[in-house]
Amino acid sequence: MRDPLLHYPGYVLRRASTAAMAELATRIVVLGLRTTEATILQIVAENPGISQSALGRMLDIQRANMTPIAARLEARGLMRRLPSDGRSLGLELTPEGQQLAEKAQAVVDAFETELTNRIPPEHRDHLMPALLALWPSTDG
Amino acid sequence: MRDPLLHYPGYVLRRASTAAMAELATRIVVLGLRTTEATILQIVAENPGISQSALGRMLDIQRANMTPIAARLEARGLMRRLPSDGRSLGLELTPEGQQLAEKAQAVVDAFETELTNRIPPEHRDHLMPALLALWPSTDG
DNA sequence: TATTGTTATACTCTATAACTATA
DNA sequence: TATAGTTATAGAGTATAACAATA
Repeated sequence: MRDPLLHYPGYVLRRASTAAMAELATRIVVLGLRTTEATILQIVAENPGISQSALGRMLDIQRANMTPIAARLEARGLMRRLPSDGRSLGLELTPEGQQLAEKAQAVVDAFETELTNRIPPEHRDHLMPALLALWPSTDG
Repeated sequence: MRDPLLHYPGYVLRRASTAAMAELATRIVVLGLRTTEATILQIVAENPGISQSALGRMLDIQRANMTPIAARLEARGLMRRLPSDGRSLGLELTPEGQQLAEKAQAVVDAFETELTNRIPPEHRDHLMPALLALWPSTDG
């Protein structure tokens, strides 16, 4: 059975990404969160007051798709959406959101450390700069 | 605006993967193909007679989701599904499928070369082994 | 005029269960 | 018993268009 795609970096990139995300998802779902939600909690924790659209821009999630996600986190009592600008909503975590964000942070940290350790030492430090070169939107 | 995720290899892996796949998709759609379809054409070209489920196993696509994809390629006259085993369907490309597979191959080759060239030379050769270490299903 | 948030909608991808027929 | 293919279905994720309110 020949796999002609095994030598394509783009293909292997996708497979590695899918596998990693699936694994993280199973670890984060025990906290009642999806990976995207965990990501949002982390970013809002670090950037209290950030607007929904600014958050969406960071994560490449469009305004229209951001709305139900943010509304769900608010409905669960994890996040508040406070009118800041008149048209903008500033996001901040509730105490419960802060607590959950910290738990998610611990899970993600552990996972990322494991991921890194799976890479043979001689290649380890090269992964991040290589990936960043393939991710165009790293101007911010 | 602080992005606390920028130092997570898993996160950057996902962003790089998404960006690369989106770019490839725009190049391959002009052939009337999705990336997965192009992938299938390439694999069937290299492995004529491969069964639907074996193909699905290679690509991590479940049997149930493989059915409509293969049926669509057959309906477009790109692929044939021949009963081989009694319960299995052996896949092979039609001449038109072969032709399109070659065009797709050229697009993918060019894209993958460009991808590789975007990586700074000192990191370039490390990407593939690092990614393979993160992709568990590389036993075949 | 441009931006923010919202609603509605559609399409893709993925996951599961249940069924048949074959090995 | 296990495998191959199918059907139906549901859940995510993503994309676009249109609208009201505000800058």
